[in-house]
Amino acid sequence: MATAAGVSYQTVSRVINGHPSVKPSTRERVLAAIEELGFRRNATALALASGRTRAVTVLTANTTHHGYASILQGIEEEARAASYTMAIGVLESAEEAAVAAAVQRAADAGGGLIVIAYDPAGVRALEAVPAELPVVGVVETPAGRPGDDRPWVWTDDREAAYQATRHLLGLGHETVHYVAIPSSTRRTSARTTGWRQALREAGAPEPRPVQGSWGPAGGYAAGLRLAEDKSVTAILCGNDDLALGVLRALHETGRSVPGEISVAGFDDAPHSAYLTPSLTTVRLDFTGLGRSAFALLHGVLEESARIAPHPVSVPELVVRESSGPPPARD
Amino acid sequence: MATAAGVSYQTVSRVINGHPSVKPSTRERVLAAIEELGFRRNATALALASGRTRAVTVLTANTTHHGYASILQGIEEEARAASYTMAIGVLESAEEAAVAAAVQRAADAGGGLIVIAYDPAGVRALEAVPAELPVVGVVETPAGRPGDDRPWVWTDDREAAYQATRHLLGLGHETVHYVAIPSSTRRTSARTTGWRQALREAGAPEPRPVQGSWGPAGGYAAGLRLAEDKSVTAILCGNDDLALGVLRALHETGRSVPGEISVAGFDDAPHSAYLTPSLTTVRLDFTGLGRSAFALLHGVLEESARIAPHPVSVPELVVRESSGPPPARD
DNA sequence: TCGCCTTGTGTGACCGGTCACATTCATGCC
DNA sequence: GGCATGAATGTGACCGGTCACACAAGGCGA
Repeated sequence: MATAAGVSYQTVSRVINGHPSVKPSTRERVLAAIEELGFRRNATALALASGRTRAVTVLTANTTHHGYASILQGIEEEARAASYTMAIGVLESAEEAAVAAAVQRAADAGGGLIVIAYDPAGVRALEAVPAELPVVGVVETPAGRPGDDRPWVWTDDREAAYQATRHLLGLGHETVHYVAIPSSTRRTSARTTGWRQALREAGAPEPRPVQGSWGPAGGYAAGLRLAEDKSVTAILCGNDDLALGVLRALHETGRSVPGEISVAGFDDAPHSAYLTPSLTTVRLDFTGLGRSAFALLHGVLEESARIAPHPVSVPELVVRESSGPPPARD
Repeated sequence: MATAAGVSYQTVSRVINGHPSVKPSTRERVLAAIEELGFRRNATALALASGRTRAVTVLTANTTHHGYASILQGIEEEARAASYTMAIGVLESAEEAAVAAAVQRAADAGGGLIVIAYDPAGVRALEAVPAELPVVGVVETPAGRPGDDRPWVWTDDREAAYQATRHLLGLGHETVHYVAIPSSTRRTSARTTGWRQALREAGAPEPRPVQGSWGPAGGYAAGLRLAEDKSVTAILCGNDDLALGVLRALHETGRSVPGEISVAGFDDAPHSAYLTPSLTTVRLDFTGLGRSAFALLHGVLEESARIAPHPVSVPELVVRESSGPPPARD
């Protein structure tokens, strides 16, 4: 213990915490001892005594899909900058008991919570978090659960889908079909809403959305179905992985993209620019979203941390090869 | 406190820890009180008093690339099953001081450490971990640092590269060019070794490996270079993202795959099966690798946890559309 | 010269648990 | 009946810090 090396015992604590009333000479001596002994204060003891943990646990159903992974990355960056520890708890199922158990574990870890509520498991988890725990939700749409005044962050999915749909309509397509990602709730997702809104404004027919999954396999299945319908000339996909599957299905069924059918994705995943054809998509700033989520939580946890305003970043349409004008009419 | 509700104070601890000598009636009473008050023992206090943390920190330079992300997923699965908490510390740079700081933070968190040493930052971090800390390394090759007897896990990259190269040679290609991922050290990577070994055994010429990066952009640049060389008929890439970039470059330069040039990747990323052409690659079980890493650490941390043998999973060649026989000779 | 305020430092309680030991009580044996 | 024995429970110290307060020394005005 630095006590022996230096002089006292509590004084060490004062030096470390930068307490003003320590004689400069004493401070010097203590600092020297700390340096020499390579002393580091025990984080566990600190947490127990002070109550502050400087830790954040992220609850999420997925860690690998582009959006999720980028959010995690953003949270980690910001957490590291604030000397916070980031733990991850994966929600393996949306089943009530499993979610409750995961939330319990996260609560036990102390510190703050960030829940990614893009799917039923995440939504349930967010609901299951006890009211007294500091938590920030990353949600699909701000039109969230009524009466819940917890802080949250989101991307403007509606606007993004709206832009992508208008882009396709602007190219001359009669209408745009939509392959949806699973919705976080039973309600219509923001992406679906934006797509529908654009169609309505243009007076275009509103086909039924095709239900997809999160990965390319779902897109592939949806693509095969849509390929059967010869009237389809434009497809918007709920994310780039779905779009990848759709592209593959169209290729296998001999439909050319964008010659016969245009395809647009969602999220601008890293590989989308390198596909053949490269994918038209809407870029969303998930990393920034993660950063905002942490900043918000940080503000809740420490009043010293000014609650940074979290500007909802504007989605950016990225036009590439996979979208073009529809084939000339017969 | 359950003390008041029940009877004693230490007895609660006994009940929770399943100590044998507690009268059944007392146990009942305490359990009832725990249930009623929703009592959960404080993880921080537990860690402080007992010294055991039930936490693992993973140090990694990346969280989003397929291999890294899958390893993290595997660790998390296993950690959750063992009621461990998983924290992630990202190594932002390979710079000495930055790495040291990251290791310090991880050490402060208590518990065990897993370091993904696939890159210079990771390798440095593994070296910087103090000897007394329980740590497992996920390394590129077992021919690691001499004199270091720490547990580690790895995939048989050499064998995987060997298989892929033999596959291409077996199709009739004169030789196989290689686009490398950055090596974790200055030494030749295991993948490069396996590739070279296959070439040698076949008596094929050994072209210089083309240096790539981790992402598709590097593959694209490498692909443009290789496309200039009309003698190139087969390209092995250090990972599937590089292969994606190569495919794109070949497409843009008008070379057909696999008609003129065959391409093979590495890792079998989720999207590789859906590319056009779908990608021949070598599947590696990164998730299993992550699970093994945790199991190994668990064994180090608690003698009760039997150190599961970690079979180095056999890489599996997945042949798809991107590889085929070379074009007929002139 | 006394009292008071300020500055610097030490002391004891506490955070919420675990651990080693002491204590109480019932039981079985000689 | 006395005593060793084991089961069931309580007590005090401790993990490594923080916090509130007590206390000693020095400077200054009255």
